[in-house]
Amino acid sequence: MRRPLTAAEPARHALLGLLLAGPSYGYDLARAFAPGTLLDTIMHLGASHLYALLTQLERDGLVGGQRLEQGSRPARRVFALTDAGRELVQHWLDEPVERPRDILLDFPLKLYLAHRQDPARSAALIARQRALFVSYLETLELEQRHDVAGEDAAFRSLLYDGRIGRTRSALAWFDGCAEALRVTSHVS
Amino acid sequence: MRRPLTAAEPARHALLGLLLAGPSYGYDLARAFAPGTLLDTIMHLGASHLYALLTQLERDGLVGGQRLEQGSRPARRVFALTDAGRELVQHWLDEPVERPRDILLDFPLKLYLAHRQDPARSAALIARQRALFVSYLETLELEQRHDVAGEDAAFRSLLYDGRIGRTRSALAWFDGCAEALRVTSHVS
DNA sequence: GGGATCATGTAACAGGTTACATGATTCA
DNA sequence: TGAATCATGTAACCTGTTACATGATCCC
Repeated sequence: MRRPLTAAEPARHALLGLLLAGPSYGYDLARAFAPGTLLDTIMHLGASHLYALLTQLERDGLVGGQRLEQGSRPARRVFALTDAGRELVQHWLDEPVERPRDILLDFPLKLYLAHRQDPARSAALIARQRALFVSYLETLELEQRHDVAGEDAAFRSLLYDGRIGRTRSALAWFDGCAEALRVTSHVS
Repeated sequence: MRRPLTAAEPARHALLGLLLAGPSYGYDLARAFAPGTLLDTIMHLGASHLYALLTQLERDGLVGGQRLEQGSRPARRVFALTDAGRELVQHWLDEPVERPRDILLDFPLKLYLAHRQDPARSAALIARQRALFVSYLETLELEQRHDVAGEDAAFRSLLYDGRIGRTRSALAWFDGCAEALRVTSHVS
């Protein structure tokens, strides 16, 4: 899997994350993205797109599909995580996001799916994410101090202010998340 | 111009914005995105991509290209804003971004290019952006209060906390921008 | 009978991005 | 001579995304 160019990459991870709860099929997975659901508020994913992504995941050996004939109803294609897929998604769930921009989409996704699987997992994710951003904050503040001269110095400093403010805001939010998810032991 | 699917849309706007300073050509515009420059810190844009975008802009009637033969050096293709292009970019510069995520890329770009053209323009942009986010903040707080029941209520509330925190952080940053750019009447 | 639900797929479009191609000039 | 600068371009690749197609069943 390459760099996340658009929302399709988070979507793939989300599908793998949902499959952690057990094998499932397209139509059922689509329910998790129905209008009004939590996943839909995080990211939209249309049914046809979802099927296309499932096909990709199978092609990449991350899920295994199996046709399940049902007498009356149309046949289902039930997908289950392969070992590779499980390993990948577990690793993804435990890894904090590097780029602050991914706090908007990837991180909430991880947090939700991690917590769904095991509250302890989400707590660990928050802790790691927090640590990463603390060190990122230090880097930013250092860079800002070392970048006072040259072209567009005032503007550069402003950009740093923005990044620093966002990082601080994220850190405060992480603390809120940690507390809220500690109290509520289950999400739903 | 459609929805910004990736970074190419901001890049197009950036090119138009640079052309506000007068006609220019690919190689020269590429200098503005050279490693270490301010634009490069906001967004990367490779030379070949830049040429492709210029071709698009010409096709769309936003810039007019004119071949300028130079005796010794290779010929330049000098681009100038058309009326449509100028109108579009002026409008873009004056319009605040709607989605908070665009504070990362689009807004700094607008701010820089607006200030480059006229400090008063950037001040007006900040004021409008601020007003928009103040009302967005109110909406968020209202929605959060009205969305206390149902599935995943705790998690939903957390997501709101994040958005609210980011919005507050952005508002504080806007104030800093306004002040910094008021004092420094020129960017460079 | 007819709308909602169940269930899946794919062909085609659209757009971003880059690897690579070209070739002259300047200057150390 | 050979590296850096000047200057442009495009064909191909890759990927995301969606419009549309199909058809059975359930239940009012």
